[in-house]
Amino acid sequence: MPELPEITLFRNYVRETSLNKVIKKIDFPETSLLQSPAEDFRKALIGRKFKSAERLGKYLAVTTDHKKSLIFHFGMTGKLEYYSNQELPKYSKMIIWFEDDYRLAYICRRKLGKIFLAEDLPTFRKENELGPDALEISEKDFLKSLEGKTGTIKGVLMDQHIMAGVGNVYSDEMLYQSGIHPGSKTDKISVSGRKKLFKELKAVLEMAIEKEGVRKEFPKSYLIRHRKEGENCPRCAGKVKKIKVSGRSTYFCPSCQKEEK
DNA sequence: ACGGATGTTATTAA
DNA sequence: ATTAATAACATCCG
Repeated sequence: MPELPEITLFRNYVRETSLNKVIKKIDFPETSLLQSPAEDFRKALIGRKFKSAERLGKYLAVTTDHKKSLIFHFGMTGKLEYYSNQELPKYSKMIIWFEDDYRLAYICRRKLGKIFLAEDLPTFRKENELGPDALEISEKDFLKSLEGKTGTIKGVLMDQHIMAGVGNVYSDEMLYQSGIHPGSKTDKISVSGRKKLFKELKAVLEMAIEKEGVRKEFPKSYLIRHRKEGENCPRCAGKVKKIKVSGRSTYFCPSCQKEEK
């Protein structure tokens, strides 16, 4: 599920459930996603409390009162669950036990996620070569990041080094809302098109966060609700088409979104 | 039964 | 240096 809006919800979830409680134990039902030895996680976290949760692109950083951060990446199927009493959630990879016996589980069905231990966030951001966050980037920096790019606009939007947070589904949506064909070569898009795209980048992400990622509650004029080959375009008489762009399944409306070559 | 799925990364190639 | 295409990771769903 997770692109920037969903990670934002995970961040809020951690803030609501898991801050300021002493961590007493950590289980690792599976260690293959760990980017540091399990013992290092235990040493850094047990006996401490989480003080803050921040999102960096599609990563979620949870920082302790001793300044080290636990950082999750969710891959395609990762999620968090805070609970007590129930059984171990299926596909749990890491269970953090708090002093009151509530637990925070990191769950990842397809093992495409990663769990990091970081000294501090600026270093982590640098090591992972993350671009500016999609919700933070200014129009000026956004326009600058498109300069000199000859690849497809969709590929640029999804490149985490250029800008962090946007993935396959939401890039399609912001291009649809902007009337730009996803396969358009970036350098061929007009200045007004780029400015429109900047506005829709923010609008789409903010709307998705506001609706808490529940797609049925997204506006009917959104492509996300018609993300299927042959569906009716919600804005014109056209039909939604599926193609491949930058290696990913891409949905768009050929009559609303013309390619700029 | 097979293809595809919200992500990243390595490899290879142009 | 860019860009793109492909495969790989693992598992479920339609």
